[in-house]
Amino acid sequence: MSIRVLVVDDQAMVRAGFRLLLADEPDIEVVAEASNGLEAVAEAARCHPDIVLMDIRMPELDGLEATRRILAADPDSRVLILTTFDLDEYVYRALRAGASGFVLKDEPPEQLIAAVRTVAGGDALLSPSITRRVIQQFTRVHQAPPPAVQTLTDREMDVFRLITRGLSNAEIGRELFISETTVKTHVTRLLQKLDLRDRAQAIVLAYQTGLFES
Amino acid sequence: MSIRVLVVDDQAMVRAGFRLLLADEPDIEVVAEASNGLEAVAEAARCHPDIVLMDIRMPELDGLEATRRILAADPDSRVLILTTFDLDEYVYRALRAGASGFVLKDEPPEQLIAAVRTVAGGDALLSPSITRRVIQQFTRVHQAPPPAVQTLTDREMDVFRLITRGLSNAEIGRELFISETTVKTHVTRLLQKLDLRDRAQAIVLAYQTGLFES
DNA sequence: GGCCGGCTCCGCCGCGGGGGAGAGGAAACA
DNA sequence: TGTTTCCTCTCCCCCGCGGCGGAGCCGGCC
Repeated sequence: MSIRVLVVDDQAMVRAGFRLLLADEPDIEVVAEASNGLEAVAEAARCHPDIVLMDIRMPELDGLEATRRILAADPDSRVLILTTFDLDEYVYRALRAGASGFVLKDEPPEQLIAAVRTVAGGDALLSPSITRRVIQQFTRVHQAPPPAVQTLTDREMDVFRLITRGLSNAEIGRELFISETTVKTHVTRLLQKLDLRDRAQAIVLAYQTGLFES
Repeated sequence: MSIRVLVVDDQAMVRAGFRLLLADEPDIEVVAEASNGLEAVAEAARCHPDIVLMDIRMPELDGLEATRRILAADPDSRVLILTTFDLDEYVYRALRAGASGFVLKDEPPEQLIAAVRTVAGGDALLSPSITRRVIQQFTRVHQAPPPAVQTLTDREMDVFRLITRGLSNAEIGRELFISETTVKTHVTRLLQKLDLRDRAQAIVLAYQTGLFES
């Protein structure tokens, strides 16, 4: 069973290039092409490809919105963004749109082919230069974890977690089946342990250090 | 000028395997080995390798702490984590420690060699299966941006930004050279525009959508 | 000219949040 | 046995915060 691919790009030359590039691979088959986002959505609905190779900058409908629509109609599809530009904003929006990967067109051909197989296998993949910046972004936000957090008791951690959801003390009490005054006690103690002034700073700390994200 | 590599692993067989694997590559040279974190730090200080291939689970000092110390002493080094386990917790801690990549040992050999070259070139790289989860993590946190944010005025955005730093109204006033009552006006208006109850929820929203991160 | 939106400031009020002190019970530990 | 730690709950006080109405100023627009 070969990997069925839909190639989406507004330049016919680029589409022909991919066809040629993928033609030598016995396990990969280009089943359709599209020259803009609207065509891409229609073709995807018609032939249900395993992988969509998607450009971003296109007339009619850009690749990001097309990605959203294709995945909304068929969540099992995988979209691999393949573009010339490695702007951060594109990357983040593409990942939010549900893309499984983001590869630059100037990667060597064997990398592109490997990317198709990787994504078809259910994994994801970013170009190395993009990976670097995503990691930078990640580490800039997720700084050193505050040591004092380790001193919090289980219950204080429960309360802390709900604080970072934006809940009030009363709501936290209902959530944990304890009285509001007890919640306030836990809040007070965790604030002084972490040397924070109020719950707002606690929320900031939690997100800055990525406390409850993994 | 070849890429000078330090191989760190507590199993001699694994080190020998990497030596053998990299021996065929003319542009890569294994200049030293270490069998635990302490040795790794010492060897890195002695021979200043371009790349450190680092295992995580090791006696004496684990690979994460060793990574921190090596990079603290020599920020130009690149550390490529090479491990058998793909636990999320390891990945995040490794990236925080400053690693430039995270590759699983069961990747095909040519991928490992390519990873060394990629990292030596200044880019970063994660195994596809790990990339998939990092992206999941990323998109789970960075959801759709709230449309109502666009309706905020410049001044309200200023106040919003400082709220997400954990500042009180009085502090925001001093920061922006306006009175606290004016700050309160802006806060009230932005809360009702975003349909939020209090500043805590505003902070949560900002971080969930990555408003002030890029 | 009049109108409107944005920014600035004021007062008042009520509530929730944070600081402080205290106390009882349960479990773990010496 | 007593001690410690944690969780639970109470009461008091105060202040920061958010909701309300009101107002003046400015710049742009019709």
